[in-house]
Amino acid sequence: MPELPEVEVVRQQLKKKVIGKTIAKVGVLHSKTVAHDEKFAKKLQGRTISQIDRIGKLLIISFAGESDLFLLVHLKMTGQLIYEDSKGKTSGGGHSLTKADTEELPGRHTRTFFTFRDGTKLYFNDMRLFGYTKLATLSQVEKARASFGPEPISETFDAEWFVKKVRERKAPIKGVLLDQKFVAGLGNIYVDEALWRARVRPMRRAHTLTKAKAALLAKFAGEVMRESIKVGGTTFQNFVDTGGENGNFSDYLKVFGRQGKKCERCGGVIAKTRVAGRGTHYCPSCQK
DNA sequence: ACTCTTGTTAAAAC
DNA sequence: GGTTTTAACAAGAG
Repeated sequence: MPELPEVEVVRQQLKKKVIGKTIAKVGVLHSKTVAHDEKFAKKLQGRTISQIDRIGKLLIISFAGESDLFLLVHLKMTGQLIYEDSKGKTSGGGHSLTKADTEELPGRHTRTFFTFRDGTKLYFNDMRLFGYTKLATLSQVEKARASFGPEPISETFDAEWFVKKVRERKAPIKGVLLDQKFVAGLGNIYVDEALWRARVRPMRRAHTLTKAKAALLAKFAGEVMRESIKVGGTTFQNFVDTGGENGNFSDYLKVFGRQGKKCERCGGVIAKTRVAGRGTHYCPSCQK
């Protein structure tokens, strides 16, 4: 489940590997992944990657000398971007990939791929077909950007604004934090982890939070994601980085996937329930 | 055979 | 018009 930290890890790695490279060939193995754009490959051929941005969980790729054509990449649930050098090797050996994908790329779940003039390649794998690699105009990109709220990891994130706004909402705090147009980047894992750090129950209605609790949430939402980026993100099911490697933040999860185990902070038993339509993990003893 | 997994969006209710 | 809830999407794991 790639959330902001995982997408940021991929972005940082891709910046080092493909900026300045020119696309020689594009493979489209599944039409849905490119929004059924029949000219997808043709439009990208000969383009040189100049920039890779991210807003929330969305990657925005720009091309040199082209102001009205962008490539949007969303990993959704099971998307992976795998880089392969000119000898056909992924840096991590691909041992984290599914068997079919490990043996050779393109694999069973490869949906699109890009071959650069220097012989290196970038593969987009996506088992469940929710993700996409699709083209967009400048106005479409601007519209997409405008649909996201501020990111808690940002140095300019306004905690006072957050405290004020979050206390105007009546839904369970978990649902509010998952709302990308309110704040961008949190998904199911980091919401549960941020709530644990702030000692707030996921089902608690947002407007019942004290200002102090809301301020703690603003702080921890950013903190937990920044820490994860430093160690390569979280691999829970499908996420791998561009070298096929797992993320290491899985070792630092305090509640997500730990139902039935002891809370490291208070010794209570971690519970799992459903909040805002999602599997939700929390400690009933120390989260109030 | 059935349930569970989740990021996003559309639709409907309020 | 904004907020909230629910279902749908898809395919694999158990």
